[in-house]
Order: sequence, then C-alpha cells, then structure tokens
Amino acid sequence: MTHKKSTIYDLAESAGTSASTVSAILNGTWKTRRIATETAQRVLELADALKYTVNRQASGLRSSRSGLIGMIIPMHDNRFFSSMSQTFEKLARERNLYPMVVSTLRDAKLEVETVRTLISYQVEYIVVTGASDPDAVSRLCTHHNVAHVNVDLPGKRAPSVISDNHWGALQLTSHLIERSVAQGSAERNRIYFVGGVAADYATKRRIEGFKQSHKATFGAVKPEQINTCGYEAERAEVAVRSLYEQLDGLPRGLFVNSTIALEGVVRFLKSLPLGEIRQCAIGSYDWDPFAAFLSFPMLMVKQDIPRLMNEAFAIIDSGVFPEGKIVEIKPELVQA
Amino acid sequence: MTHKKSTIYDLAESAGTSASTVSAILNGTWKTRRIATETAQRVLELADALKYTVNRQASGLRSSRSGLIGMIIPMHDNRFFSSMSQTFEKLARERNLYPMVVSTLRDAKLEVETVRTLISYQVEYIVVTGASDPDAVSRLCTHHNVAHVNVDLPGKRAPSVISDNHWGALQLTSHLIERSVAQGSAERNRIYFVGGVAADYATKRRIEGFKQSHKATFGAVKPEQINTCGYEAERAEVAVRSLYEQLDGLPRGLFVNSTIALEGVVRFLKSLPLGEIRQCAIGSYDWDPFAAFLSFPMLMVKQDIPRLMNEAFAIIDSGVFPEGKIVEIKPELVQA
DNA sequence: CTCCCATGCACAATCGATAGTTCTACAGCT
DNA sequence: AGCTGTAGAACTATCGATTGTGCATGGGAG
Repeated sequence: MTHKKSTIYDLAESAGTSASTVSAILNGTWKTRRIATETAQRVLELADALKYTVNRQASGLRSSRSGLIGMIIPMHDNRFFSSMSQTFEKLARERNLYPMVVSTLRDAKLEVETVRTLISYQVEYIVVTGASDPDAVSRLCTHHNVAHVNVDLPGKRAPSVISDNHWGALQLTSHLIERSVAQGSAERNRIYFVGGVAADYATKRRIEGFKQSHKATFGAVKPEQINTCGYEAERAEVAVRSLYEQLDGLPRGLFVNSTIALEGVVRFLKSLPLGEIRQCAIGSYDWDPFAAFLSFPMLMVKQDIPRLMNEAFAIIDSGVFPEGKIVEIKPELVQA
Repeated sequence: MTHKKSTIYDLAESAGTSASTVSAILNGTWKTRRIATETAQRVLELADALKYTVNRQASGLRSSRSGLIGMIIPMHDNRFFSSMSQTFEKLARERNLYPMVVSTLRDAKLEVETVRTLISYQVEYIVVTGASDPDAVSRLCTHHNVAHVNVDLPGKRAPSVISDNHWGALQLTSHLIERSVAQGSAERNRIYFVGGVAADYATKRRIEGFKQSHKATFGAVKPEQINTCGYEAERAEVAVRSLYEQLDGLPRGLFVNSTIALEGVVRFLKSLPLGEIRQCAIGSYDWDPFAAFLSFPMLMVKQDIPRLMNEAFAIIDSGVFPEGKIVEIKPELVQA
C-alpha cells in the first residue's frame, strides 16, 4: 500500500482540476480565491483518502516561510535545560511554529556551526539559550536576517531574557549565612562558592551577589573562597574534596553553582558522616526535584522557566529585537 | 551590513561563472565534474567572504534528501528521555544527519500529528521513542515510505529496540525481597508495585517479571499489590499514601515504576519518620543521579541508553527494517 | 441583442539548488 | 590543414508548492 508520494499534481489530476486550485484549497487561501465550496470539498476528501501531506520543503522554498523555530541549548540531559525545551515546545506550537531544539555542549564553535545549520533550514527565529558566545551567534543571525533572542546568558547584539542572577545569589547566600552555624577555624567560618565558569556572565553575576551578601556579614570574600571549576560533576567533586582536606573539615556553608556541580558535591558529601554534613549549610543555584529530598537540608534557587520563555516569546511576538535589551526575571528561593 | 541573501546565483555572478558550477563546487561534487581547482578556490573564497549558506529547503527539494532525522519522545524534562535525546543527537550528527527531537506527551493523537509534520519536512528516518501507539505511527510512516525504528516501547510494524523489562523487573524485585525485612501483618509482608500504565507494554512486562520473582518467595501476587496509577508524580504520591493508610504502615518493599512516580513516592515518604522508611526496601525502575543520594537506600534499574540508541542506529545503518523484530537490551541494577 | 461583470478556475513564473546534457576552446595527432 | 579528444564550464529541466494574472462562462442590465 505504499502509494508513491501524492503531490498536488496527483491530487489535481484525480480531482479533475488544476494544481494551483488544489494548493489554494489545501492551504486555506481558497476563500480569497473564489473557489467553489463544492470543489474544495471534493479535493479535501481526496486528499484525505490519499493521505496527502504537503512537502514543506517545496512550500517553504516558494513562500520563504519554513514554519520552523530553532533553539540551541548547552545540553539536553539536565533539569534546567530540558524544562526549557519542554516550555519552548509548548509556546512554539501555540504559534504554529515547529520547534527544532539542538544542544551545543557549551562549545562556542559548535554553537555557531549549529546555528548556521538551523539557518540553512530557514528557521524563522532562533532562541539562543545558555550560549558561551551569544554575540558570535548574533553576528551570524544578523547577517542572515534571522530574528533571535538570548535566554539565560545575555549578549550585546540581541535582546536577552535572563534570570536575576545577582539577586538570586544574594538571597541564597544570605539564607545560607543565616541558617549556618559558626565553625572552629576562621577559614571554615565562611561560605565557599563552587562550580561554574568564571568568564560566564551568569557565574560572574552570581559571584557578585555572593560577595555582596558575604561582605555584609563576614567581610570581603577571599580569592580561595571561590572555585569556578566548571560545570562537570567530577570537577566539583574534586574541588570540594580538596577544599575539605585543606580546611580539615567542611566550611560553614557551600554555594554550589548548578545542579550538575551539585551532583559531584553530593557524591563527595555522601562519603562523610551525616553529622558532619549537617554542620554545613548547602545551597545550589538551580533546582532539582530529588535534590530536595536529600538526607540533609538544601536551599535551592529555582529559576522561573515559564516566565523566562514567555518573555522570550513576547519579544518574538512583538517583532522588534532591540540590541542589548535585558529582561531580568527573579528566581525563587526554595528550601527543603 | 545585512547583505540580502546571497544565493548560488549571486555567487555565480560575482565569480563570473555559472550557478551550476558554483553549486558543484559548494557541495563537493566538483571533482567529478572537471572544474578547475583555481575556479573552485575562487568561488570558495567568495562564498566565505559573502557568508554564503545553502538553502536546504531548495537543496532538499531538488535532491529529495533533507538531511533530517526525527525523533519523538514523550517528554523532555525527564532524565531517561533527555539522555535519549542527548545520545540520539550525537549519533545523528556522526552520520551527518540533523536531529529534530519533539515531545508528544504520551498522547497517541499528538504522536501521529507530530510524525506527520516531521514527514512533511521530509525527514529521512524517524526514531519513535516511548510511543503510546507505535503501530499508528508505523502505518503513517510506511504509507509515506519513511524508515523508522521503535525504541523503549515496541510495535508490531517496525523493528524495536527495548529494554529487557522482564529481566530488569525480576532482578529488581528479587533484590528488594532479599534486602527487605519481615513485617508485622501478612498484608505488609509483601512487595507492592506502583506507577505506570497497565496497557503499556513496558509496564506489562515489568509486572510479569515482578510477579514471577514475587511468586517464588511469597506466592502469587494479589491484585491489590499492583497499582498502575499512571506516570504522574501526584498520582503516585496519592497511591502510596492510601496504601500506607490501608496497610497501617509501609509494606516490606516498594517497586516504583519510573522516576517520575518515584518523585511522588518520595514526597510522601518524606512525611514519615526516617526509621519507618528504612523498614521498607525501595526500588525504582529507572535511574536518577540524585535519587541515589536520598536519605534511605534505593535500588534502581538503570537502562543502557547508549546501547539502546546504538542498536537503533545500527538498524538504520543496515537499511533493512524488519517488522516486529525486537532487540532487547539488559539494564543494570544499581544500588545506592 | 449587446455589453459588463462576477464567478470559478487554469496558466505560468518563481523560489534555490541539482544533475544530465550540451557547448566551446584549444591541444595534439596524422 | 583537418580531425579528434578533452578539459572546463554553461545550459536547462526539474523538485513541489505558491501566487499574480489571464481566460472562459453565464446571468443580468440596458
């Protein structure tokens, strides 16, 4: 039953009409084209019977509208970004746009390459989420006239919707300080920051918030209190282990930058007696459902993904893409 | 600097050559087309300077190859499926195929609709992951001559690569029994199964494995030991709470079918004293990194995602798609 | 009995790239 | 000088859908 292909020409022949008529009927423009309802009926039934499906490559080529909207994210297998995808999809579909979500592994070169491919498929918009080099992506998009919005990490050459990292980090740090208890040595009697990439805007802002809050209570943050060891779990595990060895114990509090880093941190913590862990206030920038149920209390900053995406689409809907515009969304502090 | 578009015709004009020559140079067929290396050089440089990007809608239309490979999954924001996406992407890229991953929310109608759209974009293959109605999808794909493979949930009209659910469930149940301790009442002295959809193949097979293992030690499973309340966390939470009330305590062991259900189960458990929870052996079919670090021990079945996907691509690479063929991949039992 | 206009549709160009076929020099050979 | 072979490219049809324009037909007005 593999009926070859069935194009509008095949339908036209079967219906005894012309391809242009069939096209108009199938894409809904037939009312403005003075086509008899009867004819339309007949063609529609035929299309149904032959299971006709448009060739969107052809349709897009002619009309220069692909119906596609692209999004790049650093990775799929992460709560934050996969929730982004889920929300993105929903909002895209509501606008009759078909979503293409691709991961770029925090690799600036792969980002540009991927976006170039998205453009080659003639996507109508691109949402650039968590890009290492959003401006390089913007240059490419601008050159090809593709409207785009940055999310999560901002750029200078396109509007950006980001989490209020400074505020979130400040909140998290303050609460960590508040619910932590004094430790023996001066070195341990501080909060330490682990994870993320120093060059990364979000990390920078979080560190600023962290510093500001820390300064108010404990005085200026020392360089060794901050270890931007990257986003991998292994790195974070190693970082906290060596911190533990250096301090000869856990510090008063730990600010873990991302749930991926948290995975590594928890891996190390689990090797310690529970009593020891409970002496240390632990907080993570980013939320995970199971992290809320660990054996020790956790503070988590939960970003408002629906609002982030909604704002991004609001910009897309508005049709204007002011360079450098930044919309900041306050996250929520969650305690388990 | 928004240079209009730049097509092969623009390049041809600038280079003082013809469009067909430019096309051949850009897509690599020029070596077989007797084109001077010098000309090729010139055109390539020009393309670079003008930041030319092919229009894959046009190219695909003509050559009837889109370079796209589609995958549908139930949802993005879940460890299992998002890891699938990540692996899928990698394997697709290795084959010079561009991935389109879309979620269908376990909705059979949306599955078919989504696949129809994928087909309209002329995807070359489709990986159907965790579909509610794989056979409906197969009918559509077959009619349009689109090669496809089922993953996770099998179908009768296409090859399927699935986890060895029976074996995994049997292992999980046996270990739960082994490491659980006798409880007071007869009703509590059994393992209970929570989560999933009864009509769903994977759930069915898991229940079979569960029953077989259970029978060997405790005798036949009673209907009230199995509650396929669906995949949502809330349902599972409610299910376990009412089980607890009915039994007047936790049972000897709990087999939780999926980490989403586990989320709900853990939410309820957290309301109980830790001592009580530790009396109950808890296992989950599916793995989550943080679930490994809960305050009570957990057994988890970790599916071998790389192998599942590799087998799916092996079928795609082979070019033959035998209906009903089933490849089963053994999962791994992980204890925390 | 003409003329007009609304109706209903067919025709043909077009989007950008591909690939089969054809054309044009020029070099080498007899 | 005439013929042939070949390197190097140009020409052109084509993929399937869209869209501006053109062309019959028939009923009503004058």
